[in-house]
Amino acid sequence: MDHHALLLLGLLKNQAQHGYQLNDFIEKNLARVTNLKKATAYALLERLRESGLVAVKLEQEGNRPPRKVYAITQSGETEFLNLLRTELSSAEPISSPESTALMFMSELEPDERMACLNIRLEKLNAHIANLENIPTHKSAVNFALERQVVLLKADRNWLMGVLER
Amino acid sequence: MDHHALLLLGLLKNQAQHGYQLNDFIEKNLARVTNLKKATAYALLERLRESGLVAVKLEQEGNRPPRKVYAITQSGETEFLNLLRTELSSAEPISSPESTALMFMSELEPDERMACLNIRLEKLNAHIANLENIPTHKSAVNFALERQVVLLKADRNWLMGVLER
DNA sequence: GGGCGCATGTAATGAGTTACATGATTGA
DNA sequence: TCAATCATGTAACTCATTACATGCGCCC
Repeated sequence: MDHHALLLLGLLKNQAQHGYQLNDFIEKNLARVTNLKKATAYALLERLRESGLVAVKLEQEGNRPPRKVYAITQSGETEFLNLLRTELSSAEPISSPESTALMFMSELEPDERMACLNIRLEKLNAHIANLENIPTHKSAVNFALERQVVLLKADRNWLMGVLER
Repeated sequence: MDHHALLLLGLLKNQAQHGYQLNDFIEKNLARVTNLKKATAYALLERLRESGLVAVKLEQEGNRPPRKVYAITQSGETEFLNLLRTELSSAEPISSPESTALMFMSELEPDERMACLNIRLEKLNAHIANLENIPTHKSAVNFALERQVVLLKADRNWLMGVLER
């Protein structure tokens, strides 16, 4: 949850926004860097408000659905920096889920195993190509994307090595 | 959850066991490859039983607490193979959580940013050293560990590159 | 007799997901 | 007029986590 809070606070720090706007931005620009879903974001915004990290103002244009415009508060800014520091300084062991399957690889017949791993390889390559096709982005997102590519490539190269054994 | 089920089914496929035994094995040998916790494992075993993927037999030695010995069923074996195939063939984009912070790096003062990233670097190195110190393991776990190391190193190298900018 | 190991869980809580609900406006 | 977009969410559900409960056996 922390990284989700960090994301919302970070976006709100640059500019006060309403939920739809945030979700829209995330979906269109950050889909590859986060997996925060809409319902989750709405709920989280509400929780952030309860904790006093953001403040809401209602806005209405004509007869359109009213907007809840969220702005970061003073304590929100502080919390943002704290979260940022801890997350930047942290290094969690990466991605157990995918690794679990690797432990049991040998339970499949060699040819089937190869087939699965080849599919995996294709997907990795597709992901990489996909990320590299994005025209270099606004600088902020770039680091995250860059890291993604680096990790995906390392994964792919390792996988290719495994396939040769 | 799928990878947790895969893990338990995989372990039970090799040998029928009771919950304590599974948890013990996981804690002692697989802590670095999975993050399945005890309470979760017990609950999951129960769910697997409800779905008919495993069967339970009660055992009692003397006056000691009775054991629920879980054995994989026929449909459990099938499900295991299905899960294994899908997970082996899958390639999810890696680890968004940590990447989120990277997007907002620039919100910190340069020296503080460097400090955080250096802490991160130390932790990565510690993780790597830790994994490499393990005497080469039973072959099954090895692939998972190997991949971990590869990814951690890629992450570290990338981070070192970033630190130079 | 006191603590550790064995062996099971439950309870409370919280985060996240998918699918659905609502209702107005705008553009083809 | 019909679909998409704007804008909010709720409901039902699943998974996971932490902390705690229970009670016997074994060894020092």
